[in-house]
Amino acid sequence: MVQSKIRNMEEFAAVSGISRPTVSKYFNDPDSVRASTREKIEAALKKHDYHPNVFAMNQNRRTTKNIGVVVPNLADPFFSEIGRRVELACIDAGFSPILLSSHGDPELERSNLNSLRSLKPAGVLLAPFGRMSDEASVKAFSEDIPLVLFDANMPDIGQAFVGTDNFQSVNLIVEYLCRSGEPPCFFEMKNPMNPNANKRRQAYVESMERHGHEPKIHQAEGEGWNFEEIGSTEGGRLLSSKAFETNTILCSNDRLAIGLLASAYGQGYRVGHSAECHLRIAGHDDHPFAQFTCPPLTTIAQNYEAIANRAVGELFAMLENKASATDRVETLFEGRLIMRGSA
Amino acid sequence: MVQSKIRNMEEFAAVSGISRPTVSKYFNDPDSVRASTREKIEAALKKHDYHPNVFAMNQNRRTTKNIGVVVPNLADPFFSEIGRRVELACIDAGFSPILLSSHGDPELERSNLNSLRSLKPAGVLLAPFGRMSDEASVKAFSEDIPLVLFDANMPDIGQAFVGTDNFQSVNLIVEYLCRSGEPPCFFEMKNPMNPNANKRRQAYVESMERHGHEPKIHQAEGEGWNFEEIGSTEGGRLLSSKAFETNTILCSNDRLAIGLLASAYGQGYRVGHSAECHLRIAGHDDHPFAQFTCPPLTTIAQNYEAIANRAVGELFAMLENKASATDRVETLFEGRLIMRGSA
DNA sequence: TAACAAATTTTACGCGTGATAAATTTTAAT
DNA sequence: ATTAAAATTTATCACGCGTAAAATTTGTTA
Repeated sequence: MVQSKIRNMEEFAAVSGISRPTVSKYFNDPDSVRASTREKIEAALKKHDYHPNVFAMNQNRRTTKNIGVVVPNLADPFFSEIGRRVELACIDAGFSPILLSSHGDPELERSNLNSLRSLKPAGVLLAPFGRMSDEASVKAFSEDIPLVLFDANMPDIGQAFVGTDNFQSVNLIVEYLCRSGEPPCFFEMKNPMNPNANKRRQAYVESMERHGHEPKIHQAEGEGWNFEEIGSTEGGRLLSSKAFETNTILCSNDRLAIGLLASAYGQGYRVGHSAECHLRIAGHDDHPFAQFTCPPLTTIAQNYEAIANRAVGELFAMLENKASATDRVETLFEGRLIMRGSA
Repeated sequence: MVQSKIRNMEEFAAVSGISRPTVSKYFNDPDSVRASTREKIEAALKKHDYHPNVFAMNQNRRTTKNIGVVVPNLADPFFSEIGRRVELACIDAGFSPILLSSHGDPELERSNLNSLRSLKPAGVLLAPFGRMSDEASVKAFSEDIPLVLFDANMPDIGQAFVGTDNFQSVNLIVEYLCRSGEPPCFFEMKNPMNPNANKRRQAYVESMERHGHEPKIHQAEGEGWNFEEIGSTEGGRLLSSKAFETNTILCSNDRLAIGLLASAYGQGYRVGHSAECHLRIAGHDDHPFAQFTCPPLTTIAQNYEAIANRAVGELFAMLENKASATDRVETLFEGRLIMRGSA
């Protein structure tokens, strides 16, 4: 590394012995220049430590190498985990991911999309709030910028959706629970923020009926993102009042289940699938902490890796053949049953 | 909102009846123009939906309104929580936070700092890996850009540090444990990635000696960020081999404690502070899930809010009087003892 | 009302890169 | 060696805004 300060692309082009427009082409896409040219440039790069000015670069580009990634709440380990995988996949593809969290606030989601607009992203991956999202603004956004939804679907919005097949996954765990003991009651929030919750309830009802059992749904009051708290207080109330019709409870998601488990423990219930236990509790999502609950939580594992990769893949496919405004694609991955101690 | 498309500041200046340089000044700092002028501009803004081009704006500014926020691992709820608070504090102050996670990889930390460099941030808030960080590159960075460290300190690097007083907090919980039962053993990672871990060990030793007990330290093998996993497997091994000298275990952090709790549960230990329990387990950090473990985890709460606000405050103070290159300030907040069921 | 300082406008230029067309060189194939 | 295709060079403009200096207006004070 030489001390000579390279101030701009002009000077860098000079020391590398290549014309500026060609150097510009190189930074836009290294494969678009002849191999011998590429080598000269890269040799010069090693000697001189030059980075193109990001702002000048993007000023005249109609689209940048930025990819926006918006999730509803990074404090939820599900989203931080899937966000991480999406970020890495973007970097691998030579793009610059910009990860934004809406911190549980739909208003911030709109604000995040607005911020992204001015960054001229090549595309955006959005895990929307769902019914809480500002549908109009998301739709308007998707008309200007390639948009792939993941985790939560919004009908007809975005050019693709990638998520988990809740009907398959819920049916899978309902079937397991029915085979291995009493049929499950269903525990969920009364006003879920996420459309998946509605699908899961519906899937539970259908699956129970298919197995010849009557669905038993219990809904917790409470707003916001403190799912564990709600699961603990509301679920605890239901437990102590003996409201659950069977000894088996399927929770709409793992965070509710974690709260419910804590409350069951506090009330002296023995949770598990062995003979001497009073209660079985199962969840959905394979939350990173699900394997460290007491007992470890039986749940459905969403295929994080596949969802993240496919979402990124769909977006990049769209970026390449922009011409083909093909139909909107919905990809659903299957959930896997993770049998642990709790059910 | 009128349909007329405003393409640039020139056109916007025209419709607002103000000259472009003044409009430019307004966007740089609304308070730098006359009140009557400000009103005209804001009236035009409501009618015409114009946003200055971010890239053109920042190209010729020596420093932007961007604030970089770098944390070692967003998948750790501690960092996602503190990251969230820092982000919001920046937004409130009229800056644009850019939150970057190093995903547990010190190499990515360096790369993140490099990315930030080209965004000409007004300042950066960094929670470094500590001894795993590339000290030279962080130091070099801090010479070019105002830098405040939080959570983990690096001696003489950055213009300020904000964190928790581990000596106070560990002494607090050791004292509580000694008063309320057998003195604690200490459980930690053998090769901690974080300098706080070393401080906590040292604090444990000093505190035990001060209370007239012999320190008993047990270290878990294992690398990486799967603290729960390590706590569970390594801690479980220690449990089953009866390696702990007393019935009380203080873990270096909550994530280890969560893993240890899970393992203790699996081995049939009754954890808690009441008479019929076999084992007491305590942690440190008040991890968001600590209140939902079984039993709920007794721990030390770090003052997230205060740390985040002070870190942001230190940075902004530095930005205003750039002249005063005052001495490096280290601010330590006290931890609070959170007494729950586990100890 | 005159004088004056502060705020604003005008004017003019620069920033570092993208993009394009025409001219030239290099490469690969015949 | 010839030739067409591909890559590069040269030259020039555009982008949208920051910024500085000079000229002008505005509001305030004596």
